[in-house]
Amino acid sequence: MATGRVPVERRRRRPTKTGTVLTEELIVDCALRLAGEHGAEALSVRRLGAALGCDPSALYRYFHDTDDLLLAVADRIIGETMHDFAPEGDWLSGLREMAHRVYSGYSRHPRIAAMAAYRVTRRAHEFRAVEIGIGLMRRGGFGKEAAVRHYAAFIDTVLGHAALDAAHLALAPERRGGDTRAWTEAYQDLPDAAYPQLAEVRHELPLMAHSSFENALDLLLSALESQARAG
Amino acid sequence: MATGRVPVERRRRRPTKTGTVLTEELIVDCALRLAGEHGAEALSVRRLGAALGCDPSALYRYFHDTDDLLLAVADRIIGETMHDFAPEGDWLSGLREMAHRVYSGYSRHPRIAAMAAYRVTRRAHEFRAVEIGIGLMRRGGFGKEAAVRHYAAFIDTVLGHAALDAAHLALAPERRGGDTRAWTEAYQDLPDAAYPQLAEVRHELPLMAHSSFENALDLLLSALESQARAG
DNA sequence: AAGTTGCGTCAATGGTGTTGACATAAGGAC
DNA sequence: GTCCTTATGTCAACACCATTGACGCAACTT
Repeated sequence: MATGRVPVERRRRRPTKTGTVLTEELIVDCALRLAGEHGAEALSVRRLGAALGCDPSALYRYFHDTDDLLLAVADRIIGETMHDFAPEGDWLSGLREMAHRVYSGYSRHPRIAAMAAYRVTRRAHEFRAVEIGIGLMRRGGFGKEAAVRHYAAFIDTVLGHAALDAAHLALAPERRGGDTRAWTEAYQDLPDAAYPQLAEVRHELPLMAHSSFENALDLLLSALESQARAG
Repeated sequence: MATGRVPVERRRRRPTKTGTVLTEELIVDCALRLAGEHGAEALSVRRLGAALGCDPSALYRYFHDTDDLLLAVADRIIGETMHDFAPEGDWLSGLREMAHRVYSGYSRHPRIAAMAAYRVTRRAHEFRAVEIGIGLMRRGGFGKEAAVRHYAAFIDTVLGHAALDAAHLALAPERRGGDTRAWTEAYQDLPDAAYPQLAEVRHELPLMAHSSFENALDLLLSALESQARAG
């Protein structure tokens, strides 16, 4: 990791050769756009530099390394998804909406999500999200420890599904296609004798190609409801 | 993707310069070992070639590209984890053991798991695993469609958690440390007024640094049990 | 107007996957 | 046992990648 290249406060605003003035925010914006527009390979320091109209190495004046940049971009996504989220109704609906927001936010930026869903950004937007999530669990009547444990189980399940589906979406087209078609091709051709269970559900197997997020979320929330009633 | 470089049946067994005779199996073995022993950056075609004592490009005679190799390695891991698994007791215990097997198998190979948990290997070991998993759901009394849907929710939740935790484990040490310490450092220093919920559970927040897999699994299985009774 | 120094630029290092041409030895045919 | 074919290992090259240290300009401070 580079040391001392990233000042906290920036005083001199020197434009690049092409005239743009770099900003931490501008870079994050551009990275987000770039990762979205072009394919899975789009996000590299060199391309980012080209898109910003600056030398690639200029980015190291703003972020220690690509990991640092990634966390900043990830936090931006969290901010987007949680923007204006202030759950008012019952806690379960709040959790459901939070789950949907996180999931769809990550689905909108699959490439970043696949790389960052398991990270702790340690930044402002993530702080707010955890604050809200734990607040919802507390509203469900859970004690301090149970609230934290259940929030962890909840958010990790949501993030896990988001990461899985995002990684699938971020796959190069021919690979994504190959994985998806497995359920209508390879799995359909297995010998019945060796795979009796698969033979029986043959016509339902294509369901495996779709996201199971909604089903898993329903199961998880119903379990939390039971726990809340029992506790 | 290279075309026609990977014959199905191999007749001529020509040794490399260092004397070893390459095999699809040998390569997968070596990749698995390499990814485990050394750091997160260990698995590259060049290192693999060096470890096998052959030219890196020789691998392209056995696998179309690194993605093809990755899927082969992933399927090997599935095979390892499901080896000798033949659930006999009640379906819920069977699912629980399957979840533990998958999770710990992936935890043993975090680098590969992080890259492949969301893939469909379309290979023998995966076929068997799905066969067993859907069989367990059927044993729980679910109809064809419900069995497939619930199996998808189940396995994706398990894989999601496995992927999350594996990716965390596979992180470079200083990054993993940074993410982990967030809960005992950054999250402990937030101002109480702005984050009242976090302030209240301050002493329980370090729980967030641990895996939530067991808790999430308990919740999921209890929900499936309720569904089975209701349906 | 002069002096510091922040920050954009350049060039270089050592990594990556992948490919096409090449050479050689393995195995089949006789 | 010898010849032929060709599978397969090797080599060199291409086009990328992140990162760093030296350099020098220009934007602020004084």
